[in-house]
Amino acid sequence: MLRKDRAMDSTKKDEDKLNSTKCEIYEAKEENERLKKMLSKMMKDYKSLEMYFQGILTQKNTKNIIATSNNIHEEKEEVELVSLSLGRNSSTSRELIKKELLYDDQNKSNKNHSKLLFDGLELGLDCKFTQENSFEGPKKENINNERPVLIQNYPPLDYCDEEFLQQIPQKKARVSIRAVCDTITMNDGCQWRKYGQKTAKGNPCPRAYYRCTVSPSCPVRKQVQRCSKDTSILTTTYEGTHNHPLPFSATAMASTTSAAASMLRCTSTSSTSQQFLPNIDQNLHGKINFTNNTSNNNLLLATHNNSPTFYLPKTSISTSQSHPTITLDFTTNSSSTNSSSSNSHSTLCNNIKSEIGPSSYLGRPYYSNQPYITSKEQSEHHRSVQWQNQNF
DNA sequence: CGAATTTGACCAGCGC
DNA sequence: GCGCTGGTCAAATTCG
Repeated sequence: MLRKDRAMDSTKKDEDKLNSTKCEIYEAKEENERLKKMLSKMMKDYKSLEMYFQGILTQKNTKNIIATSNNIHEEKEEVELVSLSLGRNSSTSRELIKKELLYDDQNKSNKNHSKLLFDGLELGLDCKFTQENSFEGPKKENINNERPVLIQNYPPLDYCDEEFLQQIPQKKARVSIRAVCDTITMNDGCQWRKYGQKTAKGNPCPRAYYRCTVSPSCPVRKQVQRCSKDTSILTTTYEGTHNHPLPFSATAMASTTSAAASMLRCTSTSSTSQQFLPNIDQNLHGKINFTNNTSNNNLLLATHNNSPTFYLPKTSISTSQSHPTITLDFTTNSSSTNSSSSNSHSTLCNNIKSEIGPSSYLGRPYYSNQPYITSKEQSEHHRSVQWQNQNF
C-alpha cells in the first residue's frame, strides 16, 4: 500500500514537473516570439530612418543642382535642418511613413508604433522659415568647412506667416532645459566632448562647454551649469543643429530642442510663456510624441489617453541675452497650465529625473569643488544602459 | 601612448 | 577706449 502511494506520488511529481517544463517551454516560445517581433520592429525602424536619411540626401543633391544652375548666391544663408528636424517632415518622409502605416496594417503593435512615429513627425510647427541656428565653429574649422545644407518644404502655419518670420533677426536660437539631475550632464543620447569650463558671473557653479562629437563637423554645442540656489537642478543649453543622423536614443531630446527652437523663432518679442502659450500649446500640447519607445533611457514621455504625449513644461523665452533662448523647466510640477494634464506632466518630470539623469548613476552629485565626472564615464554608462535596453 | 579633460590665455561683443 | 563677460582655443595634464 505504502509502495503504491509512493509510486503515485512519484507519478504526480513527474506530471507536475512535466507541466512546469511545458509551461517554461511555452513561456520561452512566447518570449522568443516577442523578441522576434521586437527585432523586426527595430529593423523596420532602422530601415525607415535610413530611407528618410537617403531622402534628405537626395533632396540636398536636387537643391544643390538647382542652386548651381540658377546661380543663387544666397544659398549659404539657407536652412540647416537635418536630424533635429524630425518634427518638420518633408513630403518624402510623410509618404514614407504613410507607406509604412499601410504596410504595418497587419501588425497591430507595429501599426501603433507607426502611428506614434507619424504623430511624432507631425510635431513640427510646420513653419517655413530660414535660419542660421548654429554655433559658429572655430574660425579655422570654418574655413572650407562645408556643412550639409538642407532645405525642406514646410507647409505654412496659420500663426506664422513667412513675411513676419523674415523680419525676425536670424540670431542663434538656444534651447535651455532645466531638470533635476544628479549627474554631471543629462544623458541625451549624443556624444559630447568637453572643450571648456568657465565660472560665469552670478553663479559659483562653473559652466561647462561641450561640443557634439558624433560627427567631427557637427556644429552643435551645449552648456551645462548647476543652479546656484539648488544644485540638484541642472541647466543644459543646446545651440545649433546636428548635421548628421542621430543615435535613436538621442531623437527624443533632439525633437524637444528642435520644437522649442521652432517655438522661439515663431515669437518676435521677449515674453513669458503665458503670452503666447495658447498658440504654442495648441501645437505642442499632445502633439509632440517621442518616437523612441524602444529605448527607455531618454524618453520625455507622459501617457495621456493611452497615447504617449509630450506635455509642455513651464516655458519662458528670453531675448535679453545676445542669443534668444527658450527655457523648458522640468523641475516643477505646478508649472503645467493645464490642470487635467498635471498628472501626466508629473510623470514627465519624473521621467526626466529618472531616465535622463538617473539618480543612481555613479551616485556622485556635483559640487563645485569636486571634479567633473568625465563624459567618458557618462558614455560608458550610456553604453551599458543601451546594452541593457537591447538585451532586456 | 593616444584620447579626453583641464585650465589659463586669448578674442569678440557689449556697455559705459 | 577701457573694462567686463562669455565663449573658445590649445598646451599641459590626466587617464585608461
